[in-house]
Amino acid sequence: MSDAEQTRQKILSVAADEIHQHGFQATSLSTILNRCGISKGALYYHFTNKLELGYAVFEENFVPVFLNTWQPALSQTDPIEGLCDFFTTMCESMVCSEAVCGCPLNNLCEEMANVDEGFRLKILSMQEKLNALIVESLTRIKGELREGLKFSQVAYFIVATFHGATSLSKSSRNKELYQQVIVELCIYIRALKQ
Amino acid sequence: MSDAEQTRQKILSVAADEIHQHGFQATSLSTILNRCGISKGALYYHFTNKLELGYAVFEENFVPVFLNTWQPALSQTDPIEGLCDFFTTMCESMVCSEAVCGCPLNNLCEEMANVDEGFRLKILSMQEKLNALIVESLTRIKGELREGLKFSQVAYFIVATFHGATSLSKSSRNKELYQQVIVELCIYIRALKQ
DNA sequence: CTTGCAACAGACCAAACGGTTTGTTATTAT
DNA sequence: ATAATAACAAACCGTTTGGTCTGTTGCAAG
Repeated sequence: MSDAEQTRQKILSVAADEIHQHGFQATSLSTILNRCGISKGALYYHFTNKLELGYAVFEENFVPVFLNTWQPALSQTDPIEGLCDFFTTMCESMVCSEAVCGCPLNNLCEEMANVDEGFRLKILSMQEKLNALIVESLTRIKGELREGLKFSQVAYFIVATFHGATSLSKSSRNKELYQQVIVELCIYIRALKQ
Repeated sequence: MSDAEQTRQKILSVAADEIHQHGFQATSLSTILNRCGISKGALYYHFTNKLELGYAVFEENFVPVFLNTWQPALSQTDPIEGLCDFFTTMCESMVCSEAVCGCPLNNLCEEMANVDEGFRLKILSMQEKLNALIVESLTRIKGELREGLKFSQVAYFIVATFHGATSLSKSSRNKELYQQVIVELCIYIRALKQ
């Protein structure tokens, strides 16, 4: 990897962390520069402005991480148990500082969907992609599931609940409420069967 | 109501709207002043600083509105149907611009819980109060409900899902996804019975 | 040896921010 | 009538923001 590309990746990674922790608008370019140990000239060589940097972080960091996080769970032979394991494991492995920061995608959705159309469309696209993944995995085992289920509706329900769960840990500053919601969510998901 | 109190209420109401629409940090005092048609001196006569204004908006606007919104639904003879009606009615009566702004409490939770401890505690207190209300109403009809239910867990699950539902309408800019999640949530809530 | 460009460094800028201070008017109590 | 104070208006301050601009370094080609 060239020096330039290395600098670019460093910026992206630090910016991703700052945006995850403090949101996009509250993220200061100066902070990014300080943490990277570079100058403002370097940043503006690689990105035209703050917004484009934000888009790049979304596309090149958040999206791949997001997919790599959900994909394996949904690819299991039994996606129902895959999802439950996924939620539970995530809850257990999560340290408190991570829990408090929430999901990067949901954070951006809350903050930027009403502020910038570009962000909104990227977020929506990602949410629809996730929904499609869940629908696909449910369809794959539809023989084992209850009849009359609307898969897309169920998928959005699961995602919405997961989102709400992460939000609860922000105000309580621990994983307890998050875990409770997840336990209840797993009960709901497992009840989709037969 | 005295002139001063009128001014104070006007500030609170406009600030509440601005915070609801753009979040606390992105809310500019100048915008509030312009919309109120007053000067910065007037604002600083009534509130010591921006943060205290934010707290006042929370305590004197968001909390009462929040309680007045949820309370009636939970006080119904049948809180299960009360909740379902509440969610459905809210969805139907909501115009798109409101849907896109989300719930003021949840918005503040997402934005400020990690930023200011004062906000965090107020938000947490409100969430716990809502949870207690739901638990209370469920306990009231526990004879009609399934056995083995953990009421607090169920309550947090409901609130979390509701929150996630509102978030979905932010990225999609319509009520469709919100409505889907609500429909599924009502199915879940009604399944708590017998 | 030098020309040229990529890859930065860092000074600088206008605007907006939250906040303070000072000055003015309206109301009320004495 | 006078004094006091509530209720504002508006100028002002220091800081921070995203963003620009000019300058400098290192390397690679000719």
